[in-house]
Amino acid sequence: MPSTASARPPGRPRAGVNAKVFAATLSTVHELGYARATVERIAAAAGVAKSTVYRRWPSKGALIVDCLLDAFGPAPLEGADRAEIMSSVIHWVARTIGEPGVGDAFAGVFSDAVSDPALREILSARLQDPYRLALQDALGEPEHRVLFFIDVVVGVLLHRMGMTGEPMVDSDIAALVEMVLPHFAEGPGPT
Amino acid sequence: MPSTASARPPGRPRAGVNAKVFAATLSTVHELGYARATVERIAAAAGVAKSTVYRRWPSKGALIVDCLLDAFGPAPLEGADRAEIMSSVIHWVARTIGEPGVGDAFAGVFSDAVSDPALREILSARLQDPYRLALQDALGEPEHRVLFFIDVVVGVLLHRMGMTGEPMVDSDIAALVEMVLPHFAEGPGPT
DNA sequence: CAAGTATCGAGACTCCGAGTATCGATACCT
DNA sequence: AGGTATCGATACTCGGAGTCTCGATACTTG
Repeated sequence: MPSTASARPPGRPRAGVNAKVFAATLSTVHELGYARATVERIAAAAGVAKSTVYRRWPSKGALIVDCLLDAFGPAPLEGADRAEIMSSVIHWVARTIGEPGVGDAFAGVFSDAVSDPALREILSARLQDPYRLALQDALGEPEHRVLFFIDVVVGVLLHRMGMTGEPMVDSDIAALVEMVLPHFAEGPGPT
Repeated sequence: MPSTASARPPGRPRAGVNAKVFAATLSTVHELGYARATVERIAAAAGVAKSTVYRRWPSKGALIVDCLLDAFGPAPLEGADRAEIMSSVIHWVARTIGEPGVGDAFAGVFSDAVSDPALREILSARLQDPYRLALQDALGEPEHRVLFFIDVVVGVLLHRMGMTGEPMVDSDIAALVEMVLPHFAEGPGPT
């Protein structure tokens, strides 16, 4: 088994349920949209019972967040300079959001978080904070600048996805890079 | 409760229902959040019956869109040059989204639209298109560039609102203006 | 003033999804 | 083989979106 099996209590172990549920979540969201992707349908697509899903995640939102975390994986932070890092991060986020189901799931859970403080906390702590901290370290930028960077990149991509139902095209992603990089260039930038 | 019989427009039984419902929508969303702001609660806050709301708007999403349209009003497009127009538009959107209830309502209906093509059509046609056309005319930019501008401005502001629950602070709005304006400056810009 | 009419208010109703609870079945570890 | 925790199935509560009916009301017109 390639995964690190830490302390495993006796009893029936967890078969590869999480991976199956993640895949089923994305495909169901992709086929039916976020609202019609009910937990019951996701569970059925994964071949597990709804109660199994709720045993592993406290809410639909938490499931989606973990699913997104799995879909994004580690951020690509290896670059020659800050511009290269930022560019590769933007392309990575755009590419991942463009994968089937990811954009819908992201926009959906993001909207749910608007009126659900508990979900907002999950979203912020489990999804945004790890990438934010890694970016602060890689770019040497203060927290508020990195938060602004994330607002710009993710906000633009999600708005396009939400308004049109389609991921952003390459030419607009290029425009996004060309707009963002000068603003974050080193030197006499704004505080 | 006292039946406040104030100004009555001509026609059959038409009271100033729309305005009362719009105000009740924003205050209810502001107090309870988007998800808890049910149509029943909004109607109660407006002093009307739920059936009255559904007689005037086909869905909760359509009500929110009309409410946002009322909250934003006409775009401020009178400026000396393109930079001034874009700057005033950005500040106007930021200021309006920062008004109580508007940001929550916007982010909420936006998220609903992700998985509801009919609502997405309403949102795009009734809210985005009029402003987009006015901006194309005022800025002399092609459609895809104005759509990108809207994606940037609205996407960033909504992402901040959704992630933090608070509107964007003035210093970050200033940073947004400083990032966007050079990209749309006239001259040897990208196609 | 009276009649006509369209909207309003109240509330019951259906539909559906989130999340909970129960219990027998099962698959893994020791 | 046996112990044990998870799994599957299923029934359940709760709440909101949207529909429908009907009596009440308020406005317009003769």
